[in-house]
Amino acid sequence: MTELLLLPPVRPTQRRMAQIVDAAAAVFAQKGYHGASTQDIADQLGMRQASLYYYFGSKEEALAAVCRIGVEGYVERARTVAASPISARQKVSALIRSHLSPMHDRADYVRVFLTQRQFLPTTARRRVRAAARAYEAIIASVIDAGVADRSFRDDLDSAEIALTILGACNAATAWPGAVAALSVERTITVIDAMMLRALRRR
Amino acid sequence: MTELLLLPPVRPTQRRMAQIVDAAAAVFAQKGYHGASTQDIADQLGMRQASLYYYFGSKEEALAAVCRIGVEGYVERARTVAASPISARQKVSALIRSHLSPMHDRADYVRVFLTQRQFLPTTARRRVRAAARAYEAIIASVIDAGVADRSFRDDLDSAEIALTILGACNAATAWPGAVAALSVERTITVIDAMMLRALRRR
DNA sequence: GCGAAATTCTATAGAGTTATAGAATAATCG
DNA sequence: CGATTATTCTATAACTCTATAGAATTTCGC
Repeated sequence: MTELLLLPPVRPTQRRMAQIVDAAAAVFAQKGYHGASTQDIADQLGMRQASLYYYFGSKEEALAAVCRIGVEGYVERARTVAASPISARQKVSALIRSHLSPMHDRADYVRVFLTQRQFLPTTARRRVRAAARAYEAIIASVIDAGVADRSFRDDLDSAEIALTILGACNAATAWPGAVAALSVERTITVIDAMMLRALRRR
Repeated sequence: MTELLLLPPVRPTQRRMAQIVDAAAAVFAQKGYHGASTQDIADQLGMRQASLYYYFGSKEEALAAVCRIGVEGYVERARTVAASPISARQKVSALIRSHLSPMHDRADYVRVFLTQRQFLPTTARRRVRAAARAYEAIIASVIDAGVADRSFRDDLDSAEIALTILGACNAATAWPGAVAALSVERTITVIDAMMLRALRRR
């Protein structure tokens, strides 16, 4: 029981930190990393620009925090899907859903990750790139398995197919109104329907 | 004959201007509009920062010039394709090719247009958005025609299909090495193959 | 309530950026 | 060649931005 007192579910500090990162995500999503000033973030929170530095050592750190949340879980979920005992077709559907679902509640984070990660400091950027490659490889492996069991066409490169599916999904994150939960479901439906058919043998 | 003397094919000023805009396109593509300084552009050209203002009244004007080149021709080419006497399937192929071809020789311009146009001043941004809507509408109309003549599936919204195809194409502009002419041809082949099948009736 | 810790504030240093003014140089044309 | 025009340069004003220092205030356990 002591643990509950030593580690309450959500400490005030963490909650405030979450609000700060939330504001940073919103501002970075709207104006881009370089187009946004720390003043913009402070305005969103109703606090002074310098006070932000109680939470972050630098603006870059704030970007890193937003990107970390924006990307977390993707590789793990993709691995889980790839390892699950379902058909290749069902895996592709699950991957598309898993990729687009975070748009429900983390749209700004995901958008910032997708469009601003290039401005992360070098080491973070390299780590991110490695994760992206791994993610694409997992998807390509699912395609390969579907080709092997004759579920999918075999006339295209699986890596390029993976990039095309991801590209269509990522582009959808910029669609107007893609934030609303219903729109996300609709987006998943459309992309799923198109991509599954795109993969069919003729 | 006098016209040839009054309007020589390429005046020196225009050639230099083209070099300046070229440098701006390269720098904006690399660092983003807000992440790039006029000093960066000048460095690329081996000239002084202030000298750029002989060609542009402001940094925003340079962005507008780059975006103008990045977007020019798209709507016209799409209209031409839509109006040509070929099948709906062939029109989709032609639209994909027409959309991705500029990556051969204008990759930086296209990339800047796609990712930085949000930073254009208000009026230019509105004009651009209207053009984008018109472009999407042309593509949707080609899809609709294909649905009407039973070439394409009819269970999805044509506007959403159009956005998905465009999204896949635009995402491909960021693929590594998409600049090289051969890669562009390859990209066109893959996306064309996938989208045509995605549109099939089952 | 009181003392300690957490949080926010004021003020500002210091660096970088856009844009202007006017001088200097290079190109062009009769 | 000499004058006119085109182009680039130096120098700098004015502004914005990040980040730090230290004081003031709020929160919280006891």
